[in-house]
Amino acid sequence: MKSVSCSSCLLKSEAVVNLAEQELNVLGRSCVEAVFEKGETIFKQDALSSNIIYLQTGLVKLLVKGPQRIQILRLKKAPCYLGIPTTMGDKINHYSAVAIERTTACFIDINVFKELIRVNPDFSYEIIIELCRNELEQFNRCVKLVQNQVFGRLATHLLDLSAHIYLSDQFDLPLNRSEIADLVCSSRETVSRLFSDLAKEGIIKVDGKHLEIVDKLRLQNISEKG
Amino acid sequence: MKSVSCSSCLLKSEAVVNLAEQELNVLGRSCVEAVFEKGETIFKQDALSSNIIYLQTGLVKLLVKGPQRIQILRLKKAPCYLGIPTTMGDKINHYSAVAIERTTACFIDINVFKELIRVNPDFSYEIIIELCRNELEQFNRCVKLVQNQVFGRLATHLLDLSAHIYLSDQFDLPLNRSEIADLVCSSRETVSRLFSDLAKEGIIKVDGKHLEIVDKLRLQNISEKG
DNA sequence: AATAAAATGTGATTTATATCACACCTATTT
DNA sequence: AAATAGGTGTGATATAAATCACATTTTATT
Repeated sequence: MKSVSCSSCLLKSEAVVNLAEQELNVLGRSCVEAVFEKGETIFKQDALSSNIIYLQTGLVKLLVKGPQRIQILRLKKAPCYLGIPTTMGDKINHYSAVAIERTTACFIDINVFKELIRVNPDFSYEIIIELCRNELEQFNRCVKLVQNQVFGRLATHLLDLSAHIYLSDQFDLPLNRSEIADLVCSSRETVSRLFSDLAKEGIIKVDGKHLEIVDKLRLQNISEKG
Repeated sequence: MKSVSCSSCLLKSEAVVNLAEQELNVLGRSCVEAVFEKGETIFKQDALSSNIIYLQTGLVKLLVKGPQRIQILRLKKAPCYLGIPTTMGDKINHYSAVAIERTTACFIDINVFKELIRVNPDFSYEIIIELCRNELEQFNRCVKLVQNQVFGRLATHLLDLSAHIYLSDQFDLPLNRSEIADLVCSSRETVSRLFSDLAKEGIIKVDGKHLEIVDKLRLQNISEKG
């Protein structure tokens, strides 16, 4: 971990674009950078939450230990903030964040973050907008989860990976079948079966972790119709 | 609808306690009060969103038309804000708000709301905290929804009505069986059966809309264990 | 008060999907 | 190269809860 100059990295963040030189220096002095390898935990459910994290590069899963099983709430791709709700909303983390590929992250002390909100209205405005969008997305996810069956949910997540994470029709899945089950809220076996079915139908090609979306239109149809 | 003095009502809101006299006057001039009877829509999914609503009194359900059915996202009890995510997060409402008892509400123009955020850091801080708590609550709801079976979800919602809405072990249900099904994401028939079962077990007493929680401990147990 | 309409309770049936069970395959370790 | 462990595919079975079906009750309307 090392202290960093935030003007060189955080300036890429929309929310930080309006911070003055002096504010950035304050941020820089209280900011430490860290690297996480695949599988490493960035912060942990039930631990005290005292930092906001700015993801510079990489991919992260947010997960909760529910009463029955682990559930992946969502994936977060850099650049973005991590842990604003869980750090600002309570003293204790309500979920964990785990890197699913090599990730670099900046830890911002919560008091510094709060001070930034206080002194910079444009910054706090951006944060508010992001929180609002997150809530709308979360509502959407919840509705899909309840009203679509596993087939549709899996299709939705594959399209999401393709369109928003890898920006390609082909990519290597960052999760194993069991984790994909946690993501679509199903069982490992069911996910396995559905992959086979989708492949048999010629909608996708799967070879281990490698996935190719062949018939995007039909996959979109499955995603919408359930 | 009439123009109102916000210092007499909004001051009750934690988030507004720090607004200056002048800011309150700005708010007052652009603020209109309205009364909604049970069943009336306050704002509608897919309509343009241009107001933040401050609920002064009453009870409201937020609902989405999903692909298969209607789903009640959550209940909101006055005093609280309504529609911040859907108004700030997008131009179009992602859900509807419907009064489920007589409700009075103040409509605040979005530009006035944005201006308040800009000029008053304490106000925007309060809003950020509320949004963060909402997101954590929403994650919780989602996890329960997926991992508990209907029995547990129904128990959770009954306890929630008792503890957070009516502050009593006895109350009149503000929703019919079909709406309760929308809330716990189940079917009317299943809710009906579960009410009967809970009553047979002596955990609750039901008479039409009137509900009494008799054995709170067992109900809590059902709520947690699924 | 009579009638229509809506809401509710409960049995029978169906269905999506979890769970169980086991074979196979791929890595890593020895 | 052998051995162990984790990951994966797929059939058989079990189950929670949806759906269908209809009787009954409650509420609204004429």
